[in-house]
Amino acid sequence: MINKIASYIDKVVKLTDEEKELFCSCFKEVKIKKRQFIVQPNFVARHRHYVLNGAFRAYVVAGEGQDHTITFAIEDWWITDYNSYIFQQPATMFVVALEDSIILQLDYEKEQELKMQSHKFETFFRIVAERGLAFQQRRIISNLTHTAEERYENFVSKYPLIVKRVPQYALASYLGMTTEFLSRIRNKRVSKKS
Amino acid sequence: MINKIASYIDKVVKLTDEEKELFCSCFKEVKIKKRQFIVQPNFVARHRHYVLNGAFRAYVVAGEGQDHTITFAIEDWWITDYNSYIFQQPATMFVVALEDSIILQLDYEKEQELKMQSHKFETFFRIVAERGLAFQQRRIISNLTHTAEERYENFVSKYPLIVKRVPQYALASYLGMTTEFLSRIRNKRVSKKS
DNA sequence: CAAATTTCCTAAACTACTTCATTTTTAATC
DNA sequence: GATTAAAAATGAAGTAGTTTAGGAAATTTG
Repeated sequence: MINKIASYIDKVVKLTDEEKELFCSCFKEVKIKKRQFIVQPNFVARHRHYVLNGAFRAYVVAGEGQDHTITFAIEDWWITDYNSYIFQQPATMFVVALEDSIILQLDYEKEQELKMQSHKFETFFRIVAERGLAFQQRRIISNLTHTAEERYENFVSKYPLIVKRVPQYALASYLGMTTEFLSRIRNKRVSKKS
Repeated sequence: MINKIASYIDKVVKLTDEEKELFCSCFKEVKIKKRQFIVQPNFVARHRHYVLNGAFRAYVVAGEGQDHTITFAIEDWWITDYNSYIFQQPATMFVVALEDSIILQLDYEKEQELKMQSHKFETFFRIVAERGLAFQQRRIISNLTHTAEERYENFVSKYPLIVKRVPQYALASYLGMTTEFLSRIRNKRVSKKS
């Protein structure tokens, strides 16, 4: 169902049928197995990935080998290493499938062509970038102003679907705490409830 | 010198002389006194501000009245509450002048017109948003992977000019630590050196 | 379905960072 | 240029979150 991407873009900018077709034709549908990587450090991220089906996790590995989750992506989200993709420089992140997944890949050159060909496509990618910017701003604010427990509670109420699908250690490292501490928070919560 | 903005945009997308003139004509030069606010919570951020001269600080005030610096801006940087500006919703941040400053304001409606009028302007704002996104991504990574001391050292080496111009408590809250702790880090550093 | 591997839990010791309270230094204001 | 206010430094005590280590569940794989 590569046409799902058409209905997605159509929510952002109105396209004619020909434009939709052109847009969709630039994407390649790819199946990704659980634990398979779609971005790796030192390689340039050549694609922006739209998740049709499945779940992904982007993370960096710091000095002592602990990894830190930068972002998740499930259905209808985009994922890649943006610092790598935008500037076409070597990536610092891993992006790995958490489940068997299906994605639509848009490669860098094709994206540039789309943006040059049509003002509307340019607008689309501008809006996508702005929303990403706003999202990250909110995350930075949340990290600065909330405790570990509050960050967890906020995340659960905003993204209950993601919480159910990602492993605890990945969520903990996204929220900026250890998996042990998150485990404690969760169990405290359960005992409070009962 | 409203024309400084023209040379700035010209570095990003090449414009004709007429386009430059059109672009510049949308900006309004405004003088801002130290401690004056250009964005305040509950009001919609109606402008995007380009700093010609001076320094600003954007911050949020959390529950207990401590404030958390979201970003700084000095010469050639943009600043506003993006969540408010992009979606034209009430702001959650303060943006205040740290020095007597001169800014170029672009208001929301004019920006929309510019983007509609010309593909090039659309491209310009797309690139600005993408760079902002990449910048914030790097900050999130830094906050997740580094200790307070490392964050400070990194900041000093990347933005030595900003360090000299902003008060310590503001920098501390940007880096996610207390002003007392930053004070200790700094003094430890001095005694190490001697 | 049994073995192997990955994920999660528990608990005690530890530490990076905070809080609070006081003093010193620097900057703003009349 | 003296007075007041704001910012930075310092010390002592407290705490949110980490580390380490061992074992219990749960998932994956053959």
